[in-house]
Amino acid sequence: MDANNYLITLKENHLKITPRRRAVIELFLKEGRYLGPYEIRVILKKRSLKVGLPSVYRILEELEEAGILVKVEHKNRQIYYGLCKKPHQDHHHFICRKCKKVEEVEYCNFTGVSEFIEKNLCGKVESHTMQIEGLCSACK
Amino acid sequence: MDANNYLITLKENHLKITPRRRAVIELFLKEGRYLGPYEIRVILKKRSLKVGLPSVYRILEELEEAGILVKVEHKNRQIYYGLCKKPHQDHHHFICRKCKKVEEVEYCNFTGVSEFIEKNLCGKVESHTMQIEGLCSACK
DNA sequence: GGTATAAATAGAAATCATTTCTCTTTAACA
DNA sequence: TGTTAAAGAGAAATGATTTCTATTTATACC
Repeated sequence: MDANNYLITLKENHLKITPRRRAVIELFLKEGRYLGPYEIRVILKKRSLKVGLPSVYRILEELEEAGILVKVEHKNRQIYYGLCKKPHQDHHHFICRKCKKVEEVEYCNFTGVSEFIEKNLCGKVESHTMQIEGLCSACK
Repeated sequence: MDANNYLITLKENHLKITPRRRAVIELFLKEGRYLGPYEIRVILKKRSLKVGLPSVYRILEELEEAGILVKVEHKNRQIYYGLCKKPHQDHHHFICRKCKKVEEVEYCNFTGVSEFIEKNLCGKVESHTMQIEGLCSACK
């Protein structure tokens, strides 16, 4: 998936294609890892694109809402996002704890857990989030 | 599992059994739902046990480290904890979005995902976290 | 039971990531 | 090209969480 696909997704979500949004998407494509707001601002500034930190936060939020980015939970409890290459599918992400690479895991066998809960706890499962960590092929 | 078991766990983790730690554990046992630091402080104060907010944060952290509590991810990004009734086992927690009840899910079929990642991404899976949300038997 | 000691707690203060606000600029439509 | 609602800048506020220091207390040992 290249940048243009994401720009189409912006359109679909009634988000204007602006230099800043485009730059953020391209940054994620280029880096291939999860990034935080401050870091994003610094990198873009190096490339002569000034962005206010509040704008970065807002852009990241909008891109997440559009399914372009996914939140990454970090021990330090700060906000990080990774690029989501296959939106609208039942999948998860594998995060390398060393190089921060985010990879799609096009697999989800959640039905077992779901059935277990419905049978044993008599609850209604509505959603689940999963974060898988480890070492990517290059780092292991 | 009653309070005494948790107190033994404190000992095992070289944590002293103090009135505040005991009170926090008993509060989780009584409430059966996830709780935040501020809320905990308010409830304990009502019961004439004054606790400083920094102490609450520290106690919660220690209890999590001892495996007595588990962190609950919340949309508002604040810290919440739930009681973990079966420590040291491969299990997850089912959280009711309405009443905040936390239930043990003594089931985990993670091997499928793990194998998928090792085979397709050539990565080494080290850990995973999962949060399952929905409505409990009483709320659905 | 009394005491020494390291651990635990209180309370004030600091931190700092995130959000809010207001004004200015701009993308996208006709 | 002009219009307009959306997007962005920058300053300022917010408030959850953490840090720091002085005081208290649980516990091990006698």
